[in-house]
Amino acid sequence: MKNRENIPKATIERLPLYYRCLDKMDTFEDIDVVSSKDLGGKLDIPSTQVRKDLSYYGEFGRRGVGYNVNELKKSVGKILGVDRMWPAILVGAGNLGHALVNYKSFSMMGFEIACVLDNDPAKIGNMINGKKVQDIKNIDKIVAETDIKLGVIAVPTDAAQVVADEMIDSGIKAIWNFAPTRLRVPPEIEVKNEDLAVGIVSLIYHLSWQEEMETKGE
Amino acid sequence: MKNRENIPKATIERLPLYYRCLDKMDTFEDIDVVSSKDLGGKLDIPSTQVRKDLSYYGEFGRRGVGYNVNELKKSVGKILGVDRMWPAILVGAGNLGHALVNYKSFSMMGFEIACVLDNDPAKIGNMINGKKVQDIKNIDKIVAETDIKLGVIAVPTDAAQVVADEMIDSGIKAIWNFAPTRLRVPPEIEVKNEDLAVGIVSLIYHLSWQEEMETKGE
DNA sequence: TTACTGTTGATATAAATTTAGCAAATTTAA
DNA sequence: TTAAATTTGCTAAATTTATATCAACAGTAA
Ligand SMILES: NC(=O)c1ccc[n+]([C@@H]2O[C@H](COP(=O)([O-])OP(=O)(O)OC[C@H]3O[C@@H](n4cnc5c(N)ncnc54)[C@H](O)[C@@H]3O)[C@@H](O)[C@H]2O)c1
Ligand SMILES: NC(=O)c1ccc[n+]([C@@H]2O[C@H](COP(=O)([O-])OP(=O)(O)OC[C@H]3O[C@@H](n4cnc5c(N)ncnc54)[C@H](O)[C@@H]3O)[C@@H](O)[C@H]2O)c1
Repeated sequence: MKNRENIPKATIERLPLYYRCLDKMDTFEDIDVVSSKDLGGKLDIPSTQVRKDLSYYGEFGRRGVGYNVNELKKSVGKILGVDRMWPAILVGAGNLGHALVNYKSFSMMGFEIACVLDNDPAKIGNMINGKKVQDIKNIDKIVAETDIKLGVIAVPTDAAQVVADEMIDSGIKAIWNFAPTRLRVPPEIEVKNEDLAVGIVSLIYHLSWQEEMETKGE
Repeated sequence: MKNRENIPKATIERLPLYYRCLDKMDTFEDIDVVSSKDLGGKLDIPSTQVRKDLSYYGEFGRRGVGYNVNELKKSVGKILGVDRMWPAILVGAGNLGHALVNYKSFSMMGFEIACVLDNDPAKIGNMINGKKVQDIKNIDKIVAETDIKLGVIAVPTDAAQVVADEMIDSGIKAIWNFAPTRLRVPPEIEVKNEDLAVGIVSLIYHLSWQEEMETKGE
């Protein structure tokens, strides 16, 4: 395996796609062997890219044959760390928080929201998907007791930095942030910003341009 | 302006960040002029990158001075197409659908969910954020009458392709897809996949590696 | 005026990422 | 056995994207 540091970020973001696809083939489609061409075909990724991505981590295929689906799934799962469950705390039992907590398919990716926290007395004590919403004041105790490393921020933008600080103080090591703001965190804390507006705006950008072209053409 | 085709995808995804930041400065912070260094600083983007991104579309700053916040905001808004509202239909009034429909801040990015559709009789007729959930059967009529171009897919994976086909048949031109699957669409249809699992798995990947390193170190 | 600091935008350079090409390995079929 | 067809994984090339450099310009203060 190459030095883990200089593996392209884009490669790491394609691995979960391979993983999900392999799981589907393995579990539901009864496919034993797959070529890089077929796997890439399902995901609109060139076969050369698939092979290159995998080659950063080792040799998983057999020349002239392809990849064993079940084996490759396990290998990729191990590379990603999804061969075990990673419990998380989620802060912000609002609209988005509810959706995330109720979502079943995360478990397939090794992710599980184990605790839900909020600061609104009207929400504390409520049940969401079998979990009782707890007071954010207890975050230190909760994180210490459960040894959870992952935090999800689903609070309004204004509260995101405060919540991030509380998470880090409590011992959280990695943050999945849905608030549209950059968090200031120490360098050892990993942050992934899930900025949904970027997605829709890039669609609007193309649509808007398309429409402008059409207008010109007339 | 350069040929719009060969502007980096990454640039287009940074523009919404600039836009939101400029809007905040303009509306709430009463800042008139900003340098690429300051703007980049707020977003963890190098000033050279900010200037390069903007330079694809023209000259917006004054040497020795910086950028007029309000002017640049308007220019970037126009580039992105968010200087007008883009109404959308959303299909799938479930957990995620609810969150998206209730989310207020999309409007600032020119995005608005105008209609909500579902195929579950138990959901049709319900109100979400002042909008009545409509029967997916009426999609053709709805899209034709409203001339909506944007569709949001928030249905289970299994139903995503069917819904995409229905959208395209009805006249939808661009699809924001939350289902974790690749949609097969004609080339003229724009699709943006919002695959949340990728985000959390890339966090797990880092966390998992970190933990492995620590274990080794002991 | 003049020197000094700060800033843009263009061009040049460097780095990262993707794509192509091909030898080696494997299977299939003649 | 041998030839043809596949398919991997390595290396090299091409492409894309990011970063550095610097002349031109603008403001400020001596
Ligand atoms: N809803 C969406 O579809 C959507 C889309 C994109 C981004 N987001 C972002 O996700 C975040 C949450 O959005 P939402 O729509 O769920 O908001 P929401 O208002 O529905 O929920 C926010 C929750 O956070 C809680 N909260 C506020 N301050 C807190 C604090 N200091 N400590 C603990 N809990 C606190 C509130 O009590 C509330 O329950 C926001 O940052 C939003 O910008 C949401
Ligand atoms: N909830 C989350 O946090 C989350 C996270 C990541 C991805 N997703 C994805 O988003 C999608 C929606 O997730 P969810 O949790 O809201 O699911 P959900 O089950 O809560 O809601 C799905 C809705 O779609 C409707 N529906 C099903 N088939 C339909 C059809 N053919 N036409 C019209 N409506 C139909 C259902 O009636 C239901 O209201 C899924 O693809 C899921 O994988 C959700």
